[in-house]
Amino acid sequence: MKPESAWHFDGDLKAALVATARRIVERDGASALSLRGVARDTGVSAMAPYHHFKDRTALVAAVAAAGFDQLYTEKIAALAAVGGDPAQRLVAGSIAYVRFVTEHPELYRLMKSSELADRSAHPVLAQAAARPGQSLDALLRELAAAGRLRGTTPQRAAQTLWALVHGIGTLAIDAYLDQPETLAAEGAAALLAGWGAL
Amino acid sequence: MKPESAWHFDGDLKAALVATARRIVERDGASALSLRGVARDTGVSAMAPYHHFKDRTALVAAVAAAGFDQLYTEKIAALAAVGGDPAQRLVAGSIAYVRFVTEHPELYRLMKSSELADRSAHPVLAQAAARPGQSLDALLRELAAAGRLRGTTPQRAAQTLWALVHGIGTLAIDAYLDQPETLAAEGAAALLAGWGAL
DNA sequence: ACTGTAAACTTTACGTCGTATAATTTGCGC
DNA sequence: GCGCAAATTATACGACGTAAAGTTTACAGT
Repeated sequence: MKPESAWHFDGDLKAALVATARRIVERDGASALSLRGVARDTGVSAMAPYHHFKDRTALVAAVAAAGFDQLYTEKIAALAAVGGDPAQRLVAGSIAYVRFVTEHPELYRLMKSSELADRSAHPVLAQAAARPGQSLDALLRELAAAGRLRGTTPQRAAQTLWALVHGIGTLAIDAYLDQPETLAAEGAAALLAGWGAL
Repeated sequence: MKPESAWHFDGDLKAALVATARRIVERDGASALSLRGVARDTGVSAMAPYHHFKDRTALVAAVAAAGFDQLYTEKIAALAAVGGDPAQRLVAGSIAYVRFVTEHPELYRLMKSSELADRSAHPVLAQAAARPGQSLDALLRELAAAGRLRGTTPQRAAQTLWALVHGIGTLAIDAYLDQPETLAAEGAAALLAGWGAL
């Protein structure tokens, strides 16, 4: 007979719970996510998740961290697919960001959920959430070094661009916008033009 | 003795419930808002609110509508305090928008809450929520008519500006930004510059 | 091989929530 | 006065988060 544990779910209940949770979130939204429901769908007792997640929020944080990882990966892929000009790369990154949001609306909502506001309580999440912004910073420093950023700083420009794509994404989720990706491309270009980078 | 009803709460239980709900939201966040809690704090039975609100979401929608009304009022006041140049007014409106968000973070979160996504179910809310955007549209049409909007349309420019201030506001709520109002002013100016309006 | 211990998991229990349903109370037109 | 409709309360149910305690299993030390 198999030497493996009889209680270790597939050897990794924690990962299975996160996967189930993500499926529920993407299908029915974050408000439909309950610890008991996740446990039920994973085929385990209602209290089992508490051995891997201190409370409901910890599970939410794990799902969110996975989302940030995927967002980062997709953003990097989009940057790699475009030429070396920083401004061009910034536009491509903006499109990729908005695309991720519109393709995973409920997941993104959860990633920015207010119950995760206390990021110090979830170090793994904090790290995963910071990564997407770092590539932004690097590109804007590059622009500034080339003398193509007038009237602002790389830090402030990065925050502005981030706010723009975040705003477009969240408004698009709620169906306030049409063609959000085009809007992101044009908006990023307009900002860059305003800063003299185009 | 007073001829007034003995059960009509101050003659207007509905308004009292909304006021209580708003107080709870601004103090403890939307997640702390429960129908039972509102009823308790208003000094009425747990089921009383159901005679004025079909369900919890209807109460949330009423609070949100009040928030949009206030946002609109404050935005109009800010526009009135500045000169007649449309671009200047757009910057002032952007600052006022972000200021409202940072001054009422939990209220704004509730106003954009996903449970209100079905705006067709709450006509009053839909109308209140649309008003702030209308002044934006008018100003951008004014700019376009003066030939000061290149490379975009008034509609798309309005959506972009809205997304920017919405993004700055929501990121500021979660403490991702410093000096959000300055960021809004500079960001709006950069966009307008990119469109050739400055 | 036996046993103690710690971790994984289950059972049970409590209080809160939203809300459906059924009384009950009150104001008002007749 | 009386009856009806609206306002409010009472009661009940299932789902939730989570605390506490019990049970099962793996494994290290002997």
